[in-house]
Amino acid sequence: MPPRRDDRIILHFDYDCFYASVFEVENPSLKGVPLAVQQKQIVATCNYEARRRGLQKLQLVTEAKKTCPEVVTVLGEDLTKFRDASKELFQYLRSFSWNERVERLGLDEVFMDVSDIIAYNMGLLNYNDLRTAFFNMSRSDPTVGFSFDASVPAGHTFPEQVLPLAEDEEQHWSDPVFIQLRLRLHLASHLAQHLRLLVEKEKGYTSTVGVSTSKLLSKLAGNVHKPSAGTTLMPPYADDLQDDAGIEREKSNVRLFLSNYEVGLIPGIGHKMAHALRSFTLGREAAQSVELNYHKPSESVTVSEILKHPDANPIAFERLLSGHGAQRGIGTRVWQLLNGCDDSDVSQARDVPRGISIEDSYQKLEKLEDVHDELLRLTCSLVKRMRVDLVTDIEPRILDRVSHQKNEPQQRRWLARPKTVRLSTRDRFSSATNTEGERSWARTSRSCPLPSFIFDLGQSVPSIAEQFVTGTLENLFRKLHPDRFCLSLINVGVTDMDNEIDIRRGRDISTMFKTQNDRLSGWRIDTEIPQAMEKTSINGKSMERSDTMELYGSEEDMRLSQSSTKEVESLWQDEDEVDTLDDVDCTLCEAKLPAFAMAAHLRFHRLDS
DNA sequence: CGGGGCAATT
DNA sequence: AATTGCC
Ligand SMILES: Nc1ccn([C@H]2C[C@H](O)[C@@H](COP(=O)(O)OP(=O)(O)OP(=O)(O)O)O2)c(=O)n1
Ligand SMILES: [Mn+2]
Repeated sequence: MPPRRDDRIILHFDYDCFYASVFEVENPSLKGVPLAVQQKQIVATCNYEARRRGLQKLQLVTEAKKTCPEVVTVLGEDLTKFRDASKELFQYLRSFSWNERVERLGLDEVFMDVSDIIAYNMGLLNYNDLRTAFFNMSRSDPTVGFSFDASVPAGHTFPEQVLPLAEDEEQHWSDPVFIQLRLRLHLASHLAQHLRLLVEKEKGYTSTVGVSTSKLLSKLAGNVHKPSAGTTLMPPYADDLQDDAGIEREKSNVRLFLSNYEVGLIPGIGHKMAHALRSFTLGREAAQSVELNYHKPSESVTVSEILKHPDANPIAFERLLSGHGAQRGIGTRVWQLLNGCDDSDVSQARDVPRGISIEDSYQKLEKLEDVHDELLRLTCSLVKRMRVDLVTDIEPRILDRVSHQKNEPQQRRWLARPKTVRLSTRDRFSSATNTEGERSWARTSRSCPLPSFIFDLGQSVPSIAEQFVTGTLENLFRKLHPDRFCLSLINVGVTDMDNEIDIRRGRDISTMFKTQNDRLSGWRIDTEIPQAMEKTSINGKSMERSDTMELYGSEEDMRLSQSSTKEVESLWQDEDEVDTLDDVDCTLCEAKLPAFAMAAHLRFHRLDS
């Protein structure tokens, strides 16, 4: 049995019917009516009023209208609005984090590792008066927070029945592990509820929140009660619980929770692996659902049914699942997931995405001329998005001085430079692999280095796009389709983001890594705080500060120690103040110039086209 | 005739 | 370059 480590507390937020909610926030009169967000011929999502009337997510529009003729449909093919709303909500939630371990999954889900906040508040908890507790959301300002009843969790729980802590005292207070985990989950459920209601009140979005000790369990817990609610997975989490006399006690709620889950609903187990696991369990090929709505397999197999199989073990899973692009160690990973174990970290927020791509789909695209036009369209929006997402408006000081001298308009600067461009297409009649009747979904792609004129901020978007299409993309396209083609999809993307900071000269890269690692080890210490504080709080002592926190001179130092690359960059600029004579890099080419020459150099670029 | 887009892995 | 996974 894989070991559990339940020392973390993780919240999972999932905004309700996200795309639909964006439209409702924008236009509240849509709130009462059944609303479907349409992308081409599919209902990407629909609001809960529509679901009440039988609509489903990812349904064909024709079916949806059959089910509910009154449905109002809005077009959601342009994701800009959703991306913007997603960013805003993400930034809002992130502002409550102390450790920056806040991870976005897709546009509408956010994981938050709040172990440190919970540990801090465990330390402040008065065990003799759980019912009138105060939750501190700031370490520096003790008035920021909310009152709550720590003897019960907020919102829903799994299982549903929970006695207030004070009332089953004799049964549980003697078990420090149990009581400590339970109290932490109580606190976390109140924090989750508080944040969920704040997001609703301040931003207008309802969401579902799950509370547990891993990404896996918090996400699944949230699913139990769906629109606008919170659910906490209650302890005990460990199984084979025995007391000193060796008498078995309650069964693990994790196991109780997972055992009847359909395997395909476990995040991390997609269609392919779910099918393999079903077939493995049944001893034969599991029935395949060729439905559009492949959420429900025509033959469902639960977690407990799989684990009952005599050959269910990590080695067998590895053999079963490895091969098709799955990672090594997938057998162990899946085995752990099915047993409710997930030690994956909530990653720190990236300030910049790893890649950006734009795509569109078509009934058919056969003429080279049309392809050119579409490439141009896609490239224009790609370049625009790059300029929004990858360019900082905040002037680095060193350039600021230059533009000041020359009375230049505000300079903008690339936060990151993708190194590669990739063109992918989907051809309807691709020669490959199609058993008759089935469509080909196979994409093919070609990539090459991204030319640097893409980064020229002085040139207009359409002019860059035209240059890019004729000079780069059409070459890639000829590689993909030397002769006839009939495309149903084109995707243009840039990848291999290189943080601008990484390619800044002067200092060498190893120096930079060292700097970053120093900062990283800063918050690695931070992650140990919960442990240290838990121990002391079990003993009934209340601490104002953990010893490890003394490593930081102040809250401000703390923030710096977890700094994003943006902040790192600003640190460097401070250093640059000292040795002003260092050359700086041109943002448009590889040139290295004295700072005072940069403005003229940039004008040279503008004339360059 | 099922959309648009991200990340990890090999 | 292709697969798989996630939303
Ligand atoms: N295969 C998918 C899955 C999701 N989405 C989009 C539409 C959703 O609005 C958004 C979030 O996905 P969810 O699965 O969380 O669905 P919703 O938020 O719409 O609904 P729910 O209330 O069930 O969370 O991502 C999509 O376009 N295609
Ligand atoms: Mn959602």
